[in-house]
Amino acid sequence: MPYDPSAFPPFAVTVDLVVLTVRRDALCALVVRRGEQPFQGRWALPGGFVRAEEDLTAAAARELAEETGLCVHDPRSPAPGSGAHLEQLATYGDPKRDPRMRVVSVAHLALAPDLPPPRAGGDANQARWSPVGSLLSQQGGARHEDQYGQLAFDHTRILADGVERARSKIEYSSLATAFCPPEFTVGELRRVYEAVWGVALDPRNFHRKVTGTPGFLVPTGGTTTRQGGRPAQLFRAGGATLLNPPMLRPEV
Amino acid sequence: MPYDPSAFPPFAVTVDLVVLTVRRDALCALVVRRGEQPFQGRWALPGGFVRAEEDLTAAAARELAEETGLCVHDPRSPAPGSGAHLEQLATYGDPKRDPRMRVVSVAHLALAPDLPPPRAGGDANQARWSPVGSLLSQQGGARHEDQYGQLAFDHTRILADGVERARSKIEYSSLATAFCPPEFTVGELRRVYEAVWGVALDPRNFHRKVTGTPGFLVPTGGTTTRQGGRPAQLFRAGGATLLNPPMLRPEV
DNA sequence: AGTGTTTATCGTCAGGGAGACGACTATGAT
DNA sequence: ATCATAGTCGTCTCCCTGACGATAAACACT
Repeated sequence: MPYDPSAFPPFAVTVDLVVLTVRRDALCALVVRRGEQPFQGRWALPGGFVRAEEDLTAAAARELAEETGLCVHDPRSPAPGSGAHLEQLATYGDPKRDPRMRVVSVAHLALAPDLPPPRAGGDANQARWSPVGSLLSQQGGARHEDQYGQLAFDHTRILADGVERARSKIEYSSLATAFCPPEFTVGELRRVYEAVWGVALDPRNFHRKVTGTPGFLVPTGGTTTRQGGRPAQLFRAGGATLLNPPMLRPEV
Repeated sequence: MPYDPSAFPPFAVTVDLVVLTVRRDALCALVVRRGEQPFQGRWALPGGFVRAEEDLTAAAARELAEETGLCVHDPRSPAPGSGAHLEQLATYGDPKRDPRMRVVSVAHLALAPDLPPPRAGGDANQARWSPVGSLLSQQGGARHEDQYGQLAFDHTRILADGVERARSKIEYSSLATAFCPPEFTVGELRRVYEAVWGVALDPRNFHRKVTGTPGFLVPTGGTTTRQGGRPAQLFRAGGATLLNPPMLRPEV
């Protein structure tokens, strides 16, 4: 059945990525330097157009692989490799968000373990990890020598939404393990929570909570001293994806 | 600055609405009968194209008003009127989800108090409230005289996502009050939770929880016996939007 | 070798919230 | 008058959490 294409206005659809990791005890996001107008030279979230026959999730996974080399964790398999967690975040479609044309951006959130410095890919001529604290506290205008002001477009808002999603989701799910290497210690997992939430947690109570929740962590039998101090047990993420009762985020 | 429109494929962008209410102790969704191909005669979620210069949220609010006459609650004012809660749900963009063309649908979730039977609006020739249980349990094909099989497009999936969002969100927010009239009793609020979750809650513990959470409920001074039995205090929703600690949903 | 530092792990204790449930109250219906 | 219905207040116990003491096992010094 034919359909009148003039019955609806055409849109461009993109995916933008909020890729988060924990580096040196700080929550960091992947940003790329824009090589073209508008916002040329400014930092932005990685992203790109969705292709004509491509699913939204597939487009996000493709962009993620182009920018970081990461594959996406298949939720159905306990893939131990260097996979990342990927989920849809929200969609941003203000008519004026891109001065060139009407663009609707389907933002996705990706959580990755600490990675080597990113390689530039796609149309970005530069890419790096930046602490979300400095990205979100930009009041406008460059304030440090190494900064380039606020993110392009509405990406500050998108990043803030992604960070908030990550902060709340590790409360009641096992998602924090997505920031960890395949095998990790309780202390390393605790430092993830501390970096994402920006608070200090009691090591003893944290240990009791995570080891006492059935299915959350499974011991691999090995130990490590890579954090110094007494050897710590190594764990892998267990099958449980929901944390009940949740991990409680301390007040402010 | 000119931009090459051939650099990206054109998409149609729509908003679809999951409008939920509680009627006769059952969680119900608004569905409309399709008047044209494809899926002519089947039930579907209300929705429509986003206009050329229209924000996504504005488009959703416009569709909601067209289908139900409801205005959207402004989160900044404790509007006592017949407002509804509206929030973005998720975006669905499978290349094959609409056989006519490439359509990306930004689904929104609306929660409304019980309403008179809906009036038909827009291009829908019929509209009604259906219990979500029967809408989601359709295995394909009509099973009751009054049913018309599964929802059109991927709307069953969208509805399921919306219901799940509502179920989890009333745990930790005051959103359940969006299902209630401006003034309501503790028992009426409890029946909302029971309908949305499909469980029975202890009236005494529920009463202690909601009245003991500061800022959740504010007494209006009036009482009512519209539910029978002893007169019950009337409340309005308080300023608190987050419920901490959350209301606990009983196991299964 | 000994001492200090760091991190991991186990234990104890008090307080708060939730589930289970008894008791009482105030309406309308029969 | 009696009953059914719904609302409201209390009590008791259990479990989880937060606070924090104590011990264990590594490494870095001297």
